[in-house]
Amino acid sequence: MQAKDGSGKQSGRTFTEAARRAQIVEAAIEVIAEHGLPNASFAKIAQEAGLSSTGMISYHFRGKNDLIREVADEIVRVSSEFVVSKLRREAGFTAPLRAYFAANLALLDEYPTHQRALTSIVANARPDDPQTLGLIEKVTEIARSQEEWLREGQRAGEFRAFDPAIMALAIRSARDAAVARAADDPDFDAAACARELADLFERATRK
Amino acid sequence: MQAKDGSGKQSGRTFTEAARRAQIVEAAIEVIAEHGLPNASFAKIAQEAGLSSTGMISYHFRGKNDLIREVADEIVRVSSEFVVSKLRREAGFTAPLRAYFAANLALLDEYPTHQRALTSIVANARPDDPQTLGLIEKVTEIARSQEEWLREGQRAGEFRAFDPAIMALAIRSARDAAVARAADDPDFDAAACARELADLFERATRK
Amino acid sequence: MQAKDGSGKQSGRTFTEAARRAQIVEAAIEVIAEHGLPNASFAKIAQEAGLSSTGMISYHFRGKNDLIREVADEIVRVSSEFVVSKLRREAGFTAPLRAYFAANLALLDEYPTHQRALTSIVANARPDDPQTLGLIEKVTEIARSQEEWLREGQRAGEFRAFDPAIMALAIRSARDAAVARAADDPDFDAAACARELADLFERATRK
Amino acid sequence: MQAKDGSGKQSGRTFTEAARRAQIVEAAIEVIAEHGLPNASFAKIAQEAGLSSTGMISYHFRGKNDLIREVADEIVRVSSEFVVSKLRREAGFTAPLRAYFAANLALLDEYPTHQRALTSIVANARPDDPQTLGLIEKVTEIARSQEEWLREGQRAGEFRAFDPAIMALAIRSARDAAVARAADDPDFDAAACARELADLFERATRK
DNA sequence: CATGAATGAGTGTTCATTCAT
DNA sequence: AATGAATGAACACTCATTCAT
Repeated sequence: MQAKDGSGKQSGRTFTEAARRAQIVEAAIEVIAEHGLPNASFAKIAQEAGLSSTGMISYHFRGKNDLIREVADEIVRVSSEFVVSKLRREAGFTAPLRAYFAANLALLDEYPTHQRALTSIVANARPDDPQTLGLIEKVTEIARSQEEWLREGQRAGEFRAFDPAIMALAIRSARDAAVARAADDPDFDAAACARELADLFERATRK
Repeated sequence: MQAKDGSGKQSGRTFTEAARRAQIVEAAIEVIAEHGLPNASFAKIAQEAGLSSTGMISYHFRGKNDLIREVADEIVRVSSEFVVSKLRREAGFTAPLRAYFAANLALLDEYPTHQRALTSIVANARPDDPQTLGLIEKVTEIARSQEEWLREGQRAGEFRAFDPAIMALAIRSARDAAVARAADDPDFDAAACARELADLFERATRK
Repeated sequence: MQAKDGSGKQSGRTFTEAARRAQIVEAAIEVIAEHGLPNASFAKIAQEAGLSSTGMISYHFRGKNDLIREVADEIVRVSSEFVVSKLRREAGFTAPLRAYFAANLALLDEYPTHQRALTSIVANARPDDPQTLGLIEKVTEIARSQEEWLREGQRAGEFRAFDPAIMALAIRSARDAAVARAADDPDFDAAACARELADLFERATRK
Repeated sequence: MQAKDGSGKQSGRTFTEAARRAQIVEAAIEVIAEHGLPNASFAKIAQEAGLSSTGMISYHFRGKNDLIREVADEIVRVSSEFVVSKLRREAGFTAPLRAYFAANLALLDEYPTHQRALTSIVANARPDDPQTLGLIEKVTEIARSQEEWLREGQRAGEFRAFDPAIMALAIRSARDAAVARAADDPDFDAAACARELADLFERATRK
């Protein structure tokens, strides 16, 4: 029984091991997006991944918790990578806000199933569950950085005086709802929605 | 055996039957709020309700779908009753918005577990599931009435020109996020949050 | 707790009690014919009988065994009554044989579901089951009388020397198979079949 | 997970898998013969097979339907193999008829419980059940070949003019009844019975 | 006489996980 | 590094039966 930390770091793993894990994670994302986390059994994931037995999954992951944590990490990683790369180009305080919504709704074109999967994972994360902690930490870290950016805008005299925590909450929840809506409804005009939300929060934040 | 329509009408039910059903629904709400819908087994619900066997639940409800539909109906019923009674007193377009957030966050004092349970139910509702339809209909109906109210404000010259659907989406998602946060964090100042959100959307909607 | 012998005799029963029992037995026959004995639950029977609870059935019958014994008795009673009344008119040894098949296949016009129900009961009767004994006795009694009639024909010089037990077995099994077939297939020509079987066994028995 | 077609082909099965399946099928035959199909629960079958849990059966078979179909296939396979091997040696039209009864009653010495199990399975097969279709097809196919053989005998001038379908029905039902009787009654002289039935149908068919 | 609420064992099936090979 | 067989608990649900009213 070798040490598998399950921390997401790839220390001490061979190449094929890493490849198998990635393959399983990818399959898990598809299955969770389609069936929801509670119905995403090892059986379905193994089938999706083209594996012959569920034992394979247990072999590569310490348990189901380990797997879905990895799944959440992966989704957060690629998503924030995508969004951050778009935001980096924007300066000031108005442009980044517009870019935030645009980038998040553009995400769906790049990774159509990732957001649905993440939504199901977050919705079913029990707060007392130790495995959830990692995910919560990541989310609150993002929240904190958003709050900090809002505070900066207030100090710079661009934003009015509001509670940054609440404003960040509203911004994030609008993003989540819009993304969920866009993922479910193919006729939904995501780009227009992004512009509307940008207008909305521009007015809500400005002096 | 007898006609159990599960539609909320109490036709053909004895008093004790109705009482047992209510007792089971109440227990189910607690369990769903604590463990999440997917982990809310008949066993846990029966234990919470002080019943000796899971068969009792099957005896009073046609199936699990029937039970959780009843649970969702009950939560929506008492919640909207509470909120609507508060909103009815408010006139104009600014006051109702403030009252909306205030009432929704005050809900948690009245029914602390209901919102968490409902959140888990809607999060795990599969769109293809026929039983889900009723719940979806109710939610979209509420959404439509919110949109209509926003449109009215625009016609009255109180609100600026925005997409009412997107604005309603943002308002609802902010409400949901705030309620979820308040339900999880006992230190969260719900009343202050309600005021902040009201300010936020007042600015976002006004001309 | 009054004494209910369940022996089929109606001693000590009130009129309404007897009527209820008859109603339940009738409903049970329908349900058994449609769903088969193993799927004929008290719930289905109560529904068919228009009763509000399964408790009613348990109240009137000591148990499921008691009920299905009564059912079997009733079917055997009306069936043999019908057949015997037809056979009584026939004299000699050839005519009764013809009449036997004709009467048994005509049974289906009178009681379309009875035979299917009885078939399912007999097929699922466990030989060790004490309740089965009564049914077995009745069947063997019929078998014995058939054998005796065949033997008489042999003594009278009308029939060749065969084993009456085997011949009776063949006659009864042909009847059962033909009846089962006729019950399942509405296009089956029962009258023609009766004639064919009469021809068959006339040749098989004659000197 | 892997392809388990349940069609009798052994594609993609390991040796041990095939062995376990066979073991379970064998146990199921015993249990069905003893308790009847409706009472042949996975629990009883697992116990008979010496397995620790009913989950094992579900692991090797897609469901109960799959298992009992395999059981029926197995019984039909070994039985018809046995009978056909005996019939192949016989020429003409009289000898095969005698051999048919002899072989079928000799079956019981080889496979004492198989016939009882099969009887219970066909007796409880619901005609609308899709899984039943395979069994029905097999039986009707056998029936058709028997009819064809009878027709051939008529064309050859060996048999009189009778309805081959009815004659085949009578032959099969006599066989079934005799086999059932022999299986239940250890004192029953099966060989003598076979000779009697052969005499009977020789007379019934000849010109 | 009759009811309906309650019981508890039993149903087939799915689940994540383990382990010898 | 990987496999597939095995495990046992959990799942929703049905059953015949009991009993107080």
